[in-house]
Amino acid sequence: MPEGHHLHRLAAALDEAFAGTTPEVSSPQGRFTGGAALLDGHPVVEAFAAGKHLFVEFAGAAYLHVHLGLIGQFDITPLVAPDTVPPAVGAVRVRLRNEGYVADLRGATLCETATAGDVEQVLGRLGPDPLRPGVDPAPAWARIAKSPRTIADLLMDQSVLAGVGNVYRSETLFRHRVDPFRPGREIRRATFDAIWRDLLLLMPIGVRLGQIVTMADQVEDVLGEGVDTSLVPPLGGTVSAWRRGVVGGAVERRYYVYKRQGEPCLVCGSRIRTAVVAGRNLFWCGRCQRRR
DNA sequence: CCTCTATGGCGAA
DNA sequence: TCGCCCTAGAGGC
Repeated sequence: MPEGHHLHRLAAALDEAFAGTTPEVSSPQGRFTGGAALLDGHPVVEAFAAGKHLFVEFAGAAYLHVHLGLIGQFDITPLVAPDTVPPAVGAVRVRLRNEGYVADLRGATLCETATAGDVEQVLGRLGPDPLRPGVDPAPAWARIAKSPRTIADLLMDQSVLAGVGNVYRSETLFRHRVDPFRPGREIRRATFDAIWRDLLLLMPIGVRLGQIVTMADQVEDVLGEGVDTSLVPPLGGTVSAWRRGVVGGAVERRYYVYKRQGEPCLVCGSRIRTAVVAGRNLFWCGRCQRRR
């Protein structure tokens, strides 16, 4: 679930639900009792995301710093009435609750309180995040252009580009017919620019829909429905709208190469291949993605 | 019951 | 490169 689009969407929804309120903070599971006690009773200033990191600022106390990892979830539920609070189901590490919403965090790989200095340190470790308005891709290009590591490896390195994960990696490399095993220093500037521009298009769509969409026909459909892909935060809208997806209803989940190993390439028909790169399953077409 | 998988990332070796 | 952390759901026996 969580690549950068997911965290930015989540941050927007948390901001919508909790900013300006003073939620009760608890740890039903008991593994974040101290942190919850520190944050409880302090107003939420804002929630924001950087790459795959999520921060919630509590005035006069600290930041809540969350990384969902591979399997984490932070579910926001609108309360039908203020006193109809659902019981915590499963391993809820953190629960935020105000008059209108309950948000439950489960399975996060990281959940801690952080100072402003800690937050700065995390932000400083991250490469440019395509979902941050006005961000400069130059540092990412500088790293890639001099690296002997493969482009597939580099795209997953959060200090090179923040927020790109395993689906966007395979899919953007396919969209631009780039050989995933090409060293960064052999990637042409024009190719990097095209990939970056593509992320600027695809990731906001992911934020808007709560889903990764990469296939050209689906991207066209989304754009045809007038989804604003330029404006990232502030996102506006209600939390329930976010949960539904602004365009209404999920887009059919299909990709060019992701998880399609052994199936025919939709462009050339050759079998989609897979291999573990940077610890994750990479998918690509060995015929379409050559020499770029 | 068990094993496997998942859109991450860390530290040990 | 490997093992491990986090959790839930699917599938096999």
